[in-house]
Amino acid sequence: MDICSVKCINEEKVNETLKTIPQLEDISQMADIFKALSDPSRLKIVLTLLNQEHCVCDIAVICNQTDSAISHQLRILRTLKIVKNRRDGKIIYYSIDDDHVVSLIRMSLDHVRH
Amino acid sequence: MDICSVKCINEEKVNETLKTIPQLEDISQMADIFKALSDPSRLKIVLTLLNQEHCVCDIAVICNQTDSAISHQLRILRTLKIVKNRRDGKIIYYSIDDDHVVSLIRMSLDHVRH
DNA sequence: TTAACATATGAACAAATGTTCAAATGAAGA
DNA sequence: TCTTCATTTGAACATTTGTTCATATGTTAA
Repeated sequence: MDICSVKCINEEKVNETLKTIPQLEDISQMADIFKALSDPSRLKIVLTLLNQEHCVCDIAVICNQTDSAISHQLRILRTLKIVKNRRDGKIIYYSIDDDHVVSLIRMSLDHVRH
Repeated sequence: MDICSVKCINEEKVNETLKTIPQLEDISQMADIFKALSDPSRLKIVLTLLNQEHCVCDIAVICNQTDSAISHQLRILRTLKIVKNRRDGKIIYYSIDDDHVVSLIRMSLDHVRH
């Protein structure tokens, strides 16, 4: 009935590995985190916040982009709980919301720098 | 001369943080790694290889995709040195080429699973 | 050398994504 | 309340990206 059974599979190994694959939902969430960090301009924003909080317009200066562009990216990062904010008068300060993310970034920096 | 000087910048903090931002080239490479892992189907391939090597057609079965699609994705992963391969007769076995990547993935799994 | 098979490649299409500009929101101080 | 200003939002556009199908490559065994 199924053509697949004719294929060149090492069935043992396939079944072994199939047991170890996380659920689709988990894979999807992992991919989302990576996707958030996969855009250079967004990654630079996260790097900007790695050491201390900043307001939107400061981030814009540091990243050399418009306030609007920064705001759009921050919204994506906020949705993914990578970044959080607090208001102080007129100004909104953003900071990193997640230690795992900090680790991910430091590790990838290590990797890039060998 | 420069309009920027009128903006609401905390100049101290901006300068502090500017010193800590990695070079553009490093940021770009980090983003590339994250981008490689940001596609669910590609991430699933990497997860498939996390514990042992597999040939293309086995990966296709595990990931429920065509051989061609898998091959395309493996090429991207190979270009980024995330994955390597060895030939054994007609069959080409793929495996993970980078310990940092394994750590990145395990850490993001931890994150997703709280 | 030829047939069969595993894998790779190219080109074309559809879908997702980042960017931009203009306009809206909402808090603060006059 | 009105004005100012930091930030956010929406919509349109250009670009990037993944997928697919058909075809090419290159190895093995006959």
